Amino acid sequence: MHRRAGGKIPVTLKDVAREAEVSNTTVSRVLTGKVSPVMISESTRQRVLETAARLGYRPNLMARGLRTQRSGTIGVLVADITDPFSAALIPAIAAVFAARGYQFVLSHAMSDSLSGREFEPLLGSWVDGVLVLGDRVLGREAEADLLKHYHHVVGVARTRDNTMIPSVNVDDTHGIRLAIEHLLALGHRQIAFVGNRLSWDMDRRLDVFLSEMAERGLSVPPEAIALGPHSAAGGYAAATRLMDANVKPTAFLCAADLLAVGVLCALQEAGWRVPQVLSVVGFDDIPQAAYTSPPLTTVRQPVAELARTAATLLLDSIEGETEQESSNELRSDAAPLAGSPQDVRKVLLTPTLVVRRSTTSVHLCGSDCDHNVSSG
Amino acid sequence: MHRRAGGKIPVTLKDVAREAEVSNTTVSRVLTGKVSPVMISESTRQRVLETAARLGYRPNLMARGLRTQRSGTIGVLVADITDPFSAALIPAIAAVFAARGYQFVLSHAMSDSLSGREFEPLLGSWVDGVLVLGDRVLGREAEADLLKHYHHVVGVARTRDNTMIPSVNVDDTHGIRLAIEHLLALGHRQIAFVGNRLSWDMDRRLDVFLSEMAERGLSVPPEAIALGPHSAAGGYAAATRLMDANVKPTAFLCAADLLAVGVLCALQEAGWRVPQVLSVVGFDDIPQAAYTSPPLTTVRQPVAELARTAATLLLDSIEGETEQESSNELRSDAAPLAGSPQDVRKVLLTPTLVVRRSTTSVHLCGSDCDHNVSSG
DNA sequence: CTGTTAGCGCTTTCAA
DNA sequence: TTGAAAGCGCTAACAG
Repeated sequence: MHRRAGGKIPVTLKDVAREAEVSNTTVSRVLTGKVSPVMISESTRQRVLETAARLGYRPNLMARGLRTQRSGTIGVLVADITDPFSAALIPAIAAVFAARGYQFVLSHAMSDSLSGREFEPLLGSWVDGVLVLGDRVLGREAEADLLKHYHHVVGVARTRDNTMIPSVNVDDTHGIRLAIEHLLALGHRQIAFVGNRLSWDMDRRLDVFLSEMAERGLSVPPEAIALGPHSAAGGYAAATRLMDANVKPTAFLCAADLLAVGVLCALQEAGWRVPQVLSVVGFDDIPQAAYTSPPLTTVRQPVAELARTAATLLLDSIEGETEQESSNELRSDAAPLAGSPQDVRKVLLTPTLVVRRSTTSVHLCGSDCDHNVSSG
Repeated sequence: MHRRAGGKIPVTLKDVAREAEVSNTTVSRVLTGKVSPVMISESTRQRVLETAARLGYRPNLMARGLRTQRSGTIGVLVADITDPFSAALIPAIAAVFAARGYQFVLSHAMSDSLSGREFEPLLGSWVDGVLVLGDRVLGREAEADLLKHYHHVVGVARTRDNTMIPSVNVDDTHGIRLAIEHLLALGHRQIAFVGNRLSWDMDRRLDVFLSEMAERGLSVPPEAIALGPHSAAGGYAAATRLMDANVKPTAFLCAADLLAVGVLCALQEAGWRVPQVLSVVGFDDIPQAAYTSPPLTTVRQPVAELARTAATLLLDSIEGETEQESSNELRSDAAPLAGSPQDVRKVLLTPTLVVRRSTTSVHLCGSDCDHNVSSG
């Protein structure tokens, strides 16, 4: 008698069949619920169901997968689960997957310099599709590599626009615009930018910021821009640099809340009070953003909707293939991999501005406004 | 010709065999690297290896798993990946798993009221073992249920001492003691406690706090204790209650950094400056703890070591079974499931105190110390 | 409506 | 040192 590695007594489909006095086929048919072509008498159906439950039968997913050529498992690629925004996407994604009978395996990598190879072990040939979370994962070549292996790949929070992966994102342009207009309405004109330094790509939000500012006739000197790694430490360092620089912004616009957390910390340590001396705006609206000191005004990404949309897109794509052998639902062109980035399907969701306490009117800043005296 | 659900052209072992002009058996033997019983000529070995590489062969894990009765996959149960402390464990866990050739599937559940059933879909009969992260997951019955299905289960950050699951934890008693002694050394005598309200269990750290305080002859009135859900919001609410209460603590001890984040926010909104008016100590040392305003003094859990130890324990347990059919390495008694909680193996790691800016000597607090005038 | 049969891709006795 | 063959547990033609 066999003993499964991780379990105890394995009850197989055959056991159920014997006990219920029907064939394996019947049991299989009842349990998979595929009654389309053939019908099953209500009596046997009940008997099978009852027996399976009584025996505590759990289908062996590996056997099923081997047979059906699908695992019911999705690979989720994430650069760093420790990033609150990435983490925030998981529950909603998991919910969609669970509702549709899928599981997921999480492929995690701490390094920012990911070659596709680093994901190999996880993508060991048996996931039905891949969901890629965030920008800081998969460079161009790695991306191409991934697409070579898997038909069904969808990205979320994947801002880069030269990606070949169909993806669902927040509308960065609109988000940055919301932030800028909020600041402008409060009288701010000198706005500094704290952004992410990505490995393969510039920070898209920075581009948007620059062009939106230019469009409004506001110039942004290079010294008013500080880039750093995506972390509170990165934000802290960037803010420190900005405070030392020869610019006197009245507001900081951060490309991510995580950066803003570091910025806030650096500012308060230096004695620059927020928002009295300086206004700070974030981007993402991670859970902690509501509990910084002061609570952060930020551009909210519709996290749950983002996650749901992406997961649904991916699953639809996977299941679509079943019906018509090899549809290319996610690509507008027929030839696989032949399209240029513009041909790749993109979904854009709309962000909103949530105003908390880290921003205020620039006029509130009185005579003690020339805070550069207090800076080193 | 078959077309895999998620992939493109599947290269099978048979393909490699044909191409290399050897039998499947040989290919399998070379690739699995099990050369113990039989030797393989260096020439064929090289040929096989080369062909496999050239063809881009990737073993089908489902087929292999079906045959070997092990999936090489671990189930990781987590109450809420959104919790920074839980998230912080993942990378180290993932590293150990990857290094030993395992993957993991993450089972996520948002609800605090978890029956074991909620994990069923994930644990669909094929994981080699289960790693349980945190306290807020799996009640007693669910735990028993899990142990009924899996031999190999290990918990991390699972403080409850009535658990039947072998687990590796930080030494809470020592941690709380560190915090108390730090506060005491700074002259604090009135210490309030902000804790987690768990579903199945009291907050163990509260118990420790109470007994440690009593041991030092310090009484803690019930009004100086506030419990809430494990979130910044929970901490915020708890602090608000504490500020309104008829007690005048000079320090808050928080059972978790996440709570402390909310506490800090509530305090600063109410104008109670930290640490001038009130000192605050956290527990966990989540990444953000270094970037709160002010940076948080906290009890650091050795996250990486915790994760590594637990993952290693689990994997050793799984692989131990292979050698001697059914060892009960993790239990001190022979009869499966028969032991009482005391029999279950527990590993305790030592926490350290990291002093940042949220605590200060109580004597620094001058005449404006009677902050209760400013409280509603 | 139900059963028989074949086989997914791999590992593993057993025999050569 | 290598190969032939059986079979893990399940599903999907194809018969009946």
